[in-house]
Amino acid sequence: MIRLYNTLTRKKEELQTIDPGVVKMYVCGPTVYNDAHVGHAMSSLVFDIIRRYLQYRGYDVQHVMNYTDVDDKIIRRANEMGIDPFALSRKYIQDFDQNLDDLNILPATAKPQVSKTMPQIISFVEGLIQRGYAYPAPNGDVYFRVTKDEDYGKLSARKLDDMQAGARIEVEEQKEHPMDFALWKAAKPGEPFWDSPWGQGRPGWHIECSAMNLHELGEQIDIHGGGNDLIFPHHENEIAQTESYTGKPFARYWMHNGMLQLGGEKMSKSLGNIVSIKEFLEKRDSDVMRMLVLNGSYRAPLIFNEETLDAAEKGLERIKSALRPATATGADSTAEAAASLPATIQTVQTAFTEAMDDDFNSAGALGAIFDFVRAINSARDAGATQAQMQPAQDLLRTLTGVFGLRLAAKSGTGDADKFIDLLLEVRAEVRKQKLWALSDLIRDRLKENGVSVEDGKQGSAWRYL
RNA sequence: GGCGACGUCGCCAAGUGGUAAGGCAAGGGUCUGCAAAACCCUUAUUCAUGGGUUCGAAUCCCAUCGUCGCCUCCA
Repeated sequence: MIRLYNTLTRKKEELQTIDPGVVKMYVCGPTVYNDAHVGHAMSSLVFDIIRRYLQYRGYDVQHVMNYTDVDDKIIRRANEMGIDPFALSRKYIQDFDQNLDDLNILPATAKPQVSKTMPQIISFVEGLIQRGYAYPAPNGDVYFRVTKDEDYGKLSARKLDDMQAGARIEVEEQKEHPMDFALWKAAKPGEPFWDSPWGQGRPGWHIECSAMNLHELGEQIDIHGGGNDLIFPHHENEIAQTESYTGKPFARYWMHNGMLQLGGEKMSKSLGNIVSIKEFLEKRDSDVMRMLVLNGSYRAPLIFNEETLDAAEKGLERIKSALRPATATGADSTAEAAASLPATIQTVQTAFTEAMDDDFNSAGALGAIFDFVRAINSARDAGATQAQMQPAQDLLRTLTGVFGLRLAAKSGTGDADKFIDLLLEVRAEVRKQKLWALSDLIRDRLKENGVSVEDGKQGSAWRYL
């Protein structure tokens, strides 16, 4: 039984899907006008891990992620650069897809774009007007009528009166109520536009997700996800639109990831303190970012700095150490060496699942993984054979695979491998003659060149650092 | 000002009523020609602070202090 935290009810609830065995999951994607940053990576990783786990537990996951390719910021940036807004968004959609692939994130099963969903959006707005939940303003805008929606504010747990008290809203006279929000915006000169019953214009920010959800997944979905900065107004407005349109409850479970913290502050475009995914991956392996996310709780802020990244990287090395082959041969093995492994396999399997079943507690599950790593390494040290270790290593591969970790051995750039082998061969002779200074020189110089040499009883092994 | 989340070892962090997982760092040891890796041992009588409820609280309640997020574009 999987339990998950629902922002809507502020409680953990048992996952019961609309259709048995199928999870309909919609996760808000980016507005494509700039390089995606590690905060986007966190969110995408969180929902990738959730998706992979749901699949591991036997669910067929329909995963929709949208691209917002019609937006004020895209238009502004394109104008600054003197290029077509659609060319700009096309470029950043490609970039984002590449980022996700680099991060080993499974591609969504559907990736709708606003510009390709226009008929559905327009008919959605028409439906809301017909039902009295929206009204066209004289200037060609169409607004959602928040006062008509009785439970408006339920997701973000705020009341209309409280929101007005904030008084940070510029009241437009076109609106009936200050909190009414735009479903459709009349086009200004020089902007891209689509024809509609209310004149030329383009959709507001929130309506696209309602329309895409309806189009891709239907009136009701299981999980709706995104960053917790989207709770208000975006998701609040999405609920208002969709439930007003269909008259049915929209998403069963609302899941929100915490914000990535950079230097104690949320990283965001407006603050300008951004590390792009591309920049990150030039310095670190994609597994490091994933490990950082796994070590925390998806709902809590994630502390992103050199220290936490170093720790994540070291942890990964530790997991990889358990995947190294046995050192013993059949002759010197004993049954006792691996005697505890079968029981450990059961324990780990159970602990992993119990943790992940509890609101995707990856940090708890990771604890089980590390216990497993120690057990495997101990068995190897005790003289277990490869045949004895194999089932454990297979399970470790499976579980880390559910996490989406690649755990790839680092490889060299060219075909230096055979020359490194040769060096080690020579070094073995040198060591036989106990020429330690020369032997150590070779080891040190290889290390300077990113190759670690480890001497063992059965000879020396090497690997890239 | 309103709403919400959170404060657990030097750092990251799990644990939400039954007596503190795990990772990183640090110290000691085994192994090694020396290292490295791996393994073993050690490191929070204590969970921001002060009250309260309870046989029992890091876990529930109240207050205080502090941090962060949302209320405007944001994953």
